[in-house]
Amino acid sequence: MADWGLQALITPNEFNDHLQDHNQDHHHQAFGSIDIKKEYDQALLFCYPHLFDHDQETTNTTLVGGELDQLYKPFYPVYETHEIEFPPPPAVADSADLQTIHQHDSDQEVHQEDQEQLHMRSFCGSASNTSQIAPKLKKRKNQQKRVVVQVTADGLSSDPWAWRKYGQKPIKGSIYPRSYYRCSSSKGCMARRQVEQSCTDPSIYILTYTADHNHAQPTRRNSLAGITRNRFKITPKSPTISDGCKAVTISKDSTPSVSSIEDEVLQQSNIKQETMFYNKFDDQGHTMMTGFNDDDFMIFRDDFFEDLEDLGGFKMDSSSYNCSNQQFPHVFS
DNA sequence: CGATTTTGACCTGCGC
DNA sequence: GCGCAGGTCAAAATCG
Repeated sequence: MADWGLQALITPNEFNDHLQDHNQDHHHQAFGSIDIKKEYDQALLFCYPHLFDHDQETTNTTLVGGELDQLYKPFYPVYETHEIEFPPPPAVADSADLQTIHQHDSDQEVHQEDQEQLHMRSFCGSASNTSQIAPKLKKRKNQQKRVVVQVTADGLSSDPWAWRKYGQKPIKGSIYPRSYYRCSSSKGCMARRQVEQSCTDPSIYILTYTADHNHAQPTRRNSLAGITRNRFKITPKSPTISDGCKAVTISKDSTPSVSSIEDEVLQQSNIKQETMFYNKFDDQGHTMMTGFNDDDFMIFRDDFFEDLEDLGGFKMDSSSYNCSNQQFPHVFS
């Protein structure tokens, strides 16, 4: 059975020692509140609707109130960009560093040089995170709605849609090209997917979904031609953990039970995990937040948990750091 | 044969 | 207006 580990990657320079201790003892649990975030669920639903199909009743995983949503904003790994309105900046002091993630209009204040630096330091070629930032009056044709997900190599094939590649382009600032896919599950479907490899961690793939499918999710891909080709030949790469970061293993041995045909498709796709992550940098350009994907890691800042403690009803004892699949049945069930 | 991938050309948005 | 870069097209090659 393939390994499943939903990974929300949030990175810190520091980490609680008791987290590390706890990590050694709880390999089957996951931090809970990360993937209750609204956008996170939306992105999951958008990209991996099969995860939500079979257990609607148990998707209510909210542990605390809406204030958590605000608290988690700087950690939101997934975002959407809309034609007119953009979400407000995250309520963090150094939110400017997150502009490569959130793509809102305040990006206009980022100079081109800064954007290049952010670009190179974060996804290093994820032009969708930079070159399409700062939409002023005009926007690119496909800048209507975007959902960006970062996955491991295995996660590339984990969505049930059939994608047909229609282009590939080298991207400035990245050693890896960007591939363009359109949905081939249905004629006339405008759904698009871009796949690019992070040069900071080649095991990470940045998926950008644009437009919606105009048809129901296929129970199985309508063609195996091409799927069995070398769509993504990846050499597994061990994750590297930068100094100052500690990791917590989550749900390494989670064994999801996706129903019937989907299960078959997913297993054939060798699904292991879906990963959301992003990078963040301090004033000196040091990595403040980063993500890992080949193993099950979640990384948090100390103040992240302090903030959680400040919220009523979220006592940060060791058992609170993790949540079990009972809290995220739509992912781990 | 029908579907996909590959790849160069072309189109378009945007900054200067 | 020009040039750059991202995005798309389409013909040829490839695969099952």
